[in-house]
Amino acid sequence: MLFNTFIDQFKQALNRKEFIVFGAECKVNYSGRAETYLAKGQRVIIIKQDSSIQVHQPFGNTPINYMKEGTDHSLRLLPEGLLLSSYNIPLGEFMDITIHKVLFFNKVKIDDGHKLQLTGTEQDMSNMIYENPSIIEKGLKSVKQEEQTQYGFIDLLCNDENNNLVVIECKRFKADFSAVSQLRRYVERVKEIKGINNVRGILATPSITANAEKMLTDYGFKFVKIEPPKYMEKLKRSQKNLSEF
Amino acid sequence: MLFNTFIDQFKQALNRKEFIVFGAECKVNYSGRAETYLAKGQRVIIIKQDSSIQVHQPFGNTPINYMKEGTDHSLRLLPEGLLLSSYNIPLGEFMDITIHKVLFFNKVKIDDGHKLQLTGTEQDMSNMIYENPSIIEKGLKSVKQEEQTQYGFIDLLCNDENNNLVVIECKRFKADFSAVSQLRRYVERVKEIKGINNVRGILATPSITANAEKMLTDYGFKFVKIEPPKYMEKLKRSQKNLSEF
DNA sequence: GGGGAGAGATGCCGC
DNA sequence: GCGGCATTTCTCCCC
Repeated sequence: MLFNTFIDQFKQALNRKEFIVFGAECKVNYSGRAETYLAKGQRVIIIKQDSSIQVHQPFGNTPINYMKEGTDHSLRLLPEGLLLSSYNIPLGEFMDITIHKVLFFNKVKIDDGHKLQLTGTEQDMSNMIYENPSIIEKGLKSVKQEEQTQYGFIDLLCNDENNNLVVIECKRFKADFSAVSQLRRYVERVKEIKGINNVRGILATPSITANAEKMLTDYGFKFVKIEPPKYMEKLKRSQKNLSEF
Repeated sequence: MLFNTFIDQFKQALNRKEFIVFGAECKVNYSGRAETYLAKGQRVIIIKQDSSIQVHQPFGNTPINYMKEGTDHSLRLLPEGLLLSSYNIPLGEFMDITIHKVLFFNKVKIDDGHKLQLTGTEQDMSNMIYENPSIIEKGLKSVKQEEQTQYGFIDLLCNDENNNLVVIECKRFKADFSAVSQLRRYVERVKEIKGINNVRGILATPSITANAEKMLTDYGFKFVKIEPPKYMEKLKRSQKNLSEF
């Protein structure tokens, strides 16, 4: 694609705040939160309608370079190629993309205000336990969700049948050191705030690393195996079971 | 764009493992690590050469839906629209994109094996301190970098002038509770392993939240203000460049 | 492949 | 805006 054609179309799309997608052989320099250099190669670059920009390699889940909303873009022709300069003054960041060849170009104005509806999160786990605490332990009663302390937010507070206060920390995936540290911090804080000593700690998670479990039991806490609620997967599985042979 | 044209081009591009970009009015269902539903709207969808897929809204830094490398894609015409089904069997994930309208379509085979060169990381901070520990404290001597314990990896071990062992944890940005917890875990572990008690903890970071600093001093540790190497210098330089425009 | 931790993390919600 | 924290975190390194 000719540079001049590209420049015209690009500038027009930018003015109209359209979603821009193009392929380019380019090199990239970034400076801001850190500094990066990416040697010449072929990438797909997108500029969204909020002016955020991403540089994608032909593989990988994340962009190799990017800038956030509120970035200004300008394009000019230099002897060594086309220079796309992106600046974000408030964030103190800039990125220079030197374009050697344009592979394709597309622009489109799209409209989408929808948010993702998501289930199976840690919050869902917490809700599930709050509404039915006996899945954790017989005789457990819910006291409070999302208790705020100066040392952080506690997922769940309960009372056990011996009238101990129980701090529950939920993790939706395998728990590690930091989960245990978090639980410890909350238990210590609750003891301090309430001025009591009969406070237990429970880590509710589908699994835990061996080392973290050792640390957990060293602190006198307990691991309870709980899966995050996933309704669709169960539905799909039952449907599959029904349809399969 | 006509469905039939799109289907032909899409399947051909998929077979050739090309980088696919298209705009579509669609709704999205995902099930795997969690479960999501995204109502009908207009998005830009990319499928990379490693078969990973991303669904992008017209705003935002991250894809609203995505799947990783090693995903199989298939397209078929249904009464309610075009269905793009993506499966990743090893990861137990699937995504259904129901396409109501195709806005544009592009495919390209691109080649890029380059990696990002990055500076200004926590590792760079650690190296800087290791090579010149007196920037932390007078008389400090480096002992070891990246000490591995069963309770995690310690950034830096030093000896102070009173022959105390000093554990240093570096943070590139503002340190929080988890940084303090991490430091505490390492200090306790070092005391345990070495069977000594004169072990100090230092958090080397440009800044720290007020609550985290309180916790830090409660534990008897110390905050030392350190900037990641060359970061400020470069930032200032870029700001200067910016203001010159 | 799992464990552990950083990341130019990002995003969300609360104050 | 900062704080605290989850995330379909992602990515890297090392065992």
